[in-house]
Amino acid sequence: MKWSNLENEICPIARSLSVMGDRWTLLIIRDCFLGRSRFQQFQNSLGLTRHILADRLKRLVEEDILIRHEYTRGRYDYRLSETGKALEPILRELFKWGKQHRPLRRKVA
Amino acid sequence: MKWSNLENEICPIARSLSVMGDRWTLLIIRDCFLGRSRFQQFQNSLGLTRHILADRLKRLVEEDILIRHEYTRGRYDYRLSETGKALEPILRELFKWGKQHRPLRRKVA
DNA sequence: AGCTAAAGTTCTATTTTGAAACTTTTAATC
DNA sequence: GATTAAAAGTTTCAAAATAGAACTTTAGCT
Repeated sequence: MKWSNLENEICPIARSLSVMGDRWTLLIIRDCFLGRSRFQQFQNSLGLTRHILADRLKRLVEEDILIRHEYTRGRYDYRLSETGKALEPILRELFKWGKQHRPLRRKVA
Repeated sequence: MKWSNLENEICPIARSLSVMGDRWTLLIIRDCFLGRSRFQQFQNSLGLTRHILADRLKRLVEEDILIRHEYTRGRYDYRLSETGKALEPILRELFKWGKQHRPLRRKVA
């Protein structure tokens, strides 16, 4: 099965993951919650390629999770919609689990 | 940047996603919560290729999220560890969001 | 001994992702 | 007013991940 067309699965978890079950989408959304909104900011923060970033932003707008907004003539940034803001509890639980079960091990010397 | 080595990020969300930020892992874990534990069960349920399934199960065992368990001589199945069970709230929130914001639209004739 | 079922492996083709250079538009500077 | 810089993308090509299907191995059943 292709990962696509999970969007029509009966299970709501599968439908959620059809939107954000890839390697970057949730990190982009996290950045939005941290106040980032511009292409460059995402790129600097995440270090993913412009190629993929552009693709993910487009999808997120199509999915009505981000809203493309002209912050100055001809330049656009991306802001969370209400649907996007509703993702906060998911990020909160990912945060909790990571903090508790994947503690950051500092490099020793 | 490669998606790998997210595991050493300062942000706990990134560290969580370094484990489960791919296309199938969370669905496999969902299946575990639904009582599935065997290779065939996952494969039938999810329809992903055996190749990838084997790889993901191996990783989940290495990550101590699943435990490989010999259910009969020479046959192994996979069960949630405590760390794995701690993922439940994440799935719960994914469920809620999907149910509310990605309603299942039935095909009209 | 031969058959079936289950858990994987291996192989090749296709799709997705990564890296880096290029384009376009707007504003700022000389 | 031409020149430069900054930001948001595109394009191109190489590398890596995923899909699909056939193959292997082990154990139990007849």
